[in-house]
Amino acid sequence: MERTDTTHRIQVEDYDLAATVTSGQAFRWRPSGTGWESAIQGTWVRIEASEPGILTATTATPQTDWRWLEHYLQSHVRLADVIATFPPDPPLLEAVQACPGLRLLRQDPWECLAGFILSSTKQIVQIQQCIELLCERAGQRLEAPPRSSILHAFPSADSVAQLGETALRECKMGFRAPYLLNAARRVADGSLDLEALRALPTAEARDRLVGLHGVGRKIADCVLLFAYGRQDAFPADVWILKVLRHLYFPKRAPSPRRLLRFVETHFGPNAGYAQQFLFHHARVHLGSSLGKPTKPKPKPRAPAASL
DNA sequence: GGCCAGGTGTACC
DNA sequence: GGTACACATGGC
Repeated sequence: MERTDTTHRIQVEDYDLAATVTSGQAFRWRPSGTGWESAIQGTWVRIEASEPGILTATTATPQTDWRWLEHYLQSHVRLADVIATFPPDPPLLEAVQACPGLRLLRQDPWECLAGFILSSTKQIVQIQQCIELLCERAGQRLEAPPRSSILHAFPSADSVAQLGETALRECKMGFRAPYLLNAARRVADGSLDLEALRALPTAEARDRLVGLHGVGRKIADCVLLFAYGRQDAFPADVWILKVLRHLYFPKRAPSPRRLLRFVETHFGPNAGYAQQFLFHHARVHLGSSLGKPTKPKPKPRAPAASL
């Protein structure tokens, strides 16, 4: 007979839960006492690094099988094996040493895709706010402790599609609202089968994702890495490009295209993990010393031809 | 108030 | 292959 329980202990090695859930790969983790809470596949969960080598998870409803959570956390991954595949270069090793236990999660593809569609030119806090509004509006109410800050599941593509553009704009999505709506419709009507992408080679899966309006290389790579576990995918945003230039090409400024080519050959089969270390290290430890990410500045517009 | 934010689409050259 | 700009919204 299966045992049911609302708490579960997961043995881990080199797992920094706080760094992992705040590293910009997932948007629905909130501090909860000395731990973190979120909703994963329609289940409210709270996790705490209760003692060394143990993550203790709590749910509001009894579970017989906790594999869904272990899969999400990727708690079985031996980080040392991943790091062993990295090239022996000083900047990367420094980032690795600065963020011990930083992990990649394995998220639901739809939630991940939707989240990153909303991420473009938004700060992480604003992405979080926008997603919470969407969840409150269209996500199913969860069974959760009363004062929990996560009370709704992430809405299905169907639910988002039924919401319509006006309601999505009310969730402060701005110009991203039609992008998300279109993606939701494509997933809901089956013309984009997110499950089928699992079987495709990375490049082909990427092409399918980029076929969506509002999804370019960067967002597609986020979904490939954070939801499909394609660890060779390397999401290259303005920060990472800045970091790469700073660390690897201080004397010249290769174009983003050339930098991507460098990434493909340099970092190896777990380039995505390397990206996560470089990104998190730069964001948390280097901060402003790196300067703002360089972005072409729009020229001042010509004054309107009128008095 | 102006600038900027884990980008992308479109219009140009 | 490259560059420039618009696209909403909120925080500083």
